Amino acid sequence: MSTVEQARTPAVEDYCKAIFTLESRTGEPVSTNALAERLQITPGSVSAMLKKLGELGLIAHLPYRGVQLTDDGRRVALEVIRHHRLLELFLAEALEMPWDRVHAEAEVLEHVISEELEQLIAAKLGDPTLDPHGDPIPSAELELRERETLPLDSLRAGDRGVFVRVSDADSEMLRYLSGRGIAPGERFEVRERQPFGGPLFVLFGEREHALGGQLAGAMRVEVDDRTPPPRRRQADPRQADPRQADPRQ
Amino acid sequence: MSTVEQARTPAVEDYCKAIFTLESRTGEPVSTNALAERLQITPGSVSAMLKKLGELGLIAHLPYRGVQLTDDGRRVALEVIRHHRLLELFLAEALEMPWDRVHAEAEVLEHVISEELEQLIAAKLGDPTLDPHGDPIPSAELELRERETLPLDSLRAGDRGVFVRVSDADSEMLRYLSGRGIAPGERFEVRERQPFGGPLFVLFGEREHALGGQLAGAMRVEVDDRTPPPRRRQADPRQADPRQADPRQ
DNA sequence: AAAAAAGATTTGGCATGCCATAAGATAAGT
DNA sequence: ACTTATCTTATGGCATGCCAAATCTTTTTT
Repeated sequence: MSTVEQARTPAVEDYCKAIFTLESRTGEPVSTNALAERLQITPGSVSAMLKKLGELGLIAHLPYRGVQLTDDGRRVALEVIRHHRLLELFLAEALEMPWDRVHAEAEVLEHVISEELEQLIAAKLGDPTLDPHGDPIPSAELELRERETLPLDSLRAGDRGVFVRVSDADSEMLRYLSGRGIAPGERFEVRERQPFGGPLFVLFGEREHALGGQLAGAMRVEVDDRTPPPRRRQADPRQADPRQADPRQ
Repeated sequence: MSTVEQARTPAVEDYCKAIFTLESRTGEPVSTNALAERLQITPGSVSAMLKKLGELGLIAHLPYRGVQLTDDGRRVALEVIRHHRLLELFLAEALEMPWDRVHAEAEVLEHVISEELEQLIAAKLGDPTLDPHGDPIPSAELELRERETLPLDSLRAGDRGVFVRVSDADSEMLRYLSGRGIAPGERFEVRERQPFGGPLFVLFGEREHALGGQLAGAMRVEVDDRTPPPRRRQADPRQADPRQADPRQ
């Protein structure tokens, strides 16, 4: 509804997507600076663009206070995210494009594929619900199944899963993690856990990392089904922390 | 070579492609107006753009006399055409997108796929040489093998041959043809030809079709050697219309 | 708490790409 | 030469970005 359809430029879609992501990370309105940082453009440019998005009815903007998506804006974001994740999966599955490159390609394609192509891809893949990084794909009706994530430091030796995100958008941590080749979307296995709040030794790919302190608390992970592993062990009691998951692009 | 790489915007690519097509239709330099007509923009805008393309070294422009592609310009055109035709084939084969819609989708995608994706698609398809409309796909080294084709409406009763391709730009025609099961690559025989520019009656497989008007002009065919057919009959005098085949995007 | 400093945000001026329209320039045919 | 068709130039608009200056908000200092 509304007259938003005509102004769906790639830039507009990128803003909506970025706002959606940042918003659902914190639950708070998104600041101009945070957006600028994420989109890698200057705050001044963001400010100008926000004014336009406001006029288009995609966001509610309280000057100096941050922005929130309207329903229309959220719809735009989810459509683009659906495109993105379907494309990632398609490129990986149908064309065997290496994992680490599907993102960049999808980043461009997401803005230009037609509705029809989206549907053909979804059908080809059997209406999948997860992209190759394990992120959920919004349904055709734009419903997004949130993932239940746990802090890494709540796990124990033997647990496996997917590293989903770092909870508070702490760019220090993100830099630190990516500096050692750990990125959201990657699978891991907890090898060992030191007692008394010590670090966990976690296997990511080939390498084992010692992760502890705030870092291990901030890293959100999705754990594989806690069915008793081969070497028999107690089924775990129900886990706490039903906090919101954060969907990523 | 040269510093053209950075300015490869979609518009620039579209101009090169259009100039290439028009140039190889006539062999003559391409006029501003012809370009404007084809690209559906005003001559004034074309004129401005040509100046820029000239500065980029993609065309040689004699004001008031038309433009011709440089080697660099031709390379740009062929790369885009390769993208376009690979995409058309891929969409049709891998995703079963209907014939008449692959063109519009490829028209956008051709400008944004990476070199890597191009290669993956080509590999997936087994380095094909023809797109679903029967148009030749430039090789990775950008060599384009032209076929000598004639418009269907230049034939006469008794002629046989292969329906090679039809312009992919007119989805009306494509829908019509695929609706009656006529596709590039199929053999045919002209049964009868009505005088005064009337339709031709052409046998495709079991069925005879009446084809005339613009349709018969847009359908390009490769005619069997004009040796006297089995039931003896005069060998035909040399055919007129040595017109160039027209490669389209 | 008032003042000052620091940080975040917005504004204004400017650039680029690409298109449009309108007006002037050129070429070609008679 | 005069008309017509074609082409170019001039100017303007929209989208999107940049930078620098102005302004608002928050934090720190006194």
